[in-house]
Amino acid sequence: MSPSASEAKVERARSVFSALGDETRMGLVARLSSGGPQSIAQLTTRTDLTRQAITKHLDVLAGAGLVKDSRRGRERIWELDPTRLTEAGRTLDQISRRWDEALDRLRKFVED
Amino acid sequence: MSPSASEAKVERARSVFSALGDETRMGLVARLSSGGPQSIAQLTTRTDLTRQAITKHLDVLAGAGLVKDSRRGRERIWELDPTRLTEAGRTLDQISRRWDEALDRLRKFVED
DNA sequence: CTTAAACGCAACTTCAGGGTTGCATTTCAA
DNA sequence: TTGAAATGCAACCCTGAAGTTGCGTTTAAG
Repeated sequence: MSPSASEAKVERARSVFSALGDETRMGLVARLSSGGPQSIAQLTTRTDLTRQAITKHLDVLAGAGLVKDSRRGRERIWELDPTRLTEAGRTLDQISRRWDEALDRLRKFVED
Repeated sequence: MSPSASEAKVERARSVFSALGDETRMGLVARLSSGGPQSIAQLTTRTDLTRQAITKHLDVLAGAGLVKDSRRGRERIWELDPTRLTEAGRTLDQISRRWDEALDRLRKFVED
């Protein structure tokens, strides 16, 4: 893989992490994950936040490619799109693997 | 696993995501991942930021359990600790898996 | 012993993110 | 047809994160 493609993947992962770093958004993802597609009004219940606040958070999640919306009458239905989620998880794996290799190189260097 | 333990794991993951959501910190992790343990002064080079700014970012990463430090003379050496990294990756997997199950339940429900 | 490197601490500034309020628009339902 | 539900849009507020500057402390090096 070319360096730029790898960096693009890291950048996408970073955008995912930035989106998931907020407690409210993490809760929304968890809710959509276990509860299935839901409208904004539904996602606002059992929350001490305003509908507009929830809308903003959903927009952020959409910007990171974590959720997608569709219209159903006057409602706007949001659902999870796990593609970026799994990709970000793999990126984490790659980073820790690269770290293990760096450790190996370090040990070899110290032994010399 | 008890619900509270699961929620604690999600909360730890969220703290990791919050730390990795920043571009500078993501760069620091990448640098430590491929370059091995380094001092603050080293990590500041090739950056348009101040040493104090880098120090703050490293403290945030340490707060999420992603890095650990040790002293070597007048230097402070930082290195990656991939434990939380892999744990957060597994949490992402679990969320997307839970989403797949929710989709299955939804299909069954629609078919009825 | 003296100088400079590497770092710690604290005060200060700036600005974007998270949140609200107010109002307009679309659509369902009786 | 008319009221209420669900949402969109925009202006506004406010706190904390990110960054800097200034100065003091420790330690290596000559």
